[in-house]
Amino acid sequence: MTPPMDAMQATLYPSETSRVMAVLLQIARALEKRLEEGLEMVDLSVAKYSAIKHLALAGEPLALSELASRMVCVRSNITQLMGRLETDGLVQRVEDPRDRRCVRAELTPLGRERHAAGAKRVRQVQDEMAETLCGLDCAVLERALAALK
Amino acid sequence: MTPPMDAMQATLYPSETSRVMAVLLQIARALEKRLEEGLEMVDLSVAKYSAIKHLALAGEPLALSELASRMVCVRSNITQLMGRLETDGLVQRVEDPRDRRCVRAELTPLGRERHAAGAKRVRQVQDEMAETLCGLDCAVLERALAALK
DNA sequence: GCCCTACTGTACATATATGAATGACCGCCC
DNA sequence: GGGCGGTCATTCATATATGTACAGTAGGGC
Repeated sequence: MTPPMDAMQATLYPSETSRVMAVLLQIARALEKRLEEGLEMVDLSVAKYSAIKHLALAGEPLALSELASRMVCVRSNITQLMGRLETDGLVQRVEDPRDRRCVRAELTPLGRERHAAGAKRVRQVQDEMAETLCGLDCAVLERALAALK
Repeated sequence: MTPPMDAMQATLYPSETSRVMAVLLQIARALEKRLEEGLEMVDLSVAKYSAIKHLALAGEPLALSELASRMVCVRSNITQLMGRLETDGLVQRVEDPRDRRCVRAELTPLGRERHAAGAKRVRQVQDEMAETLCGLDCAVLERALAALK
């Protein structure tokens, strides 16, 4: 589960902007919860799924730094996550003979299977959400996101 | 900082729903980051601000269970957060003579000041966001949120 | 060839969340 | 009035994030 944290969700500053921010944060929270619940059925967390998704997408072992970069998080986070993924048998660390600083993350066969199962669950959640989200204007949202970054 | 976790942010399932979900999650992430940065300037995290905001709103000491309920999180989280808030001198635990199971959280004078400072920062972030978010249709977002819950 | 800088992954401290288990306490029913 | 079930906060284990500090390695400039 991702944190709640409703700094915006209340009624202290009921301007329109405040309300929009609050609703956006709550929607994101609800979406993450759906994803978590879907992935939980195949023994994956959002973090773990994200990692094996990037590895599956890459099609080859990735340096942990590269994985951190693609997951938009710090390296020390990947160090920990890799530990849990190795414990689960989904990923293994492999040395890079060309650069001995490097450790690469490689999907195991089980990891590949699990990724497929997770992807199926994610697609299912998306299907369930389609009707709910179809009223939103994707282009407008994308413009907002671009302005926000 | 709130987790990144981009299960949806990629390109594997580029259906419209998937894209909308990805953008929503990224927008929320960016918003939280702005809030965190704003609150950081007054030595507050989003979690801490949320707690003292609820206490200020309530206008009286709240039982930790009640605070957990209002913050939509579990009690053990509040136990930890209260420890950090007490260390910061923003809040203190007070006993409830009428129910000795109860511990109530009471804002200190410093906590009240800090809440005011945090609220100012949050309003500032909202002002900065107003233009970016004004294109979004609040009513549509609210309908989506209602359907999601 | 050697040194300096930059990059790699990891270890550690910390913040934030969850859930399960525990012990204290309340209120009610008989 | 005594027991019993439910509620309270805390503790513990765990997952997920961050940032700092560190040791090892790579690689370029001299």
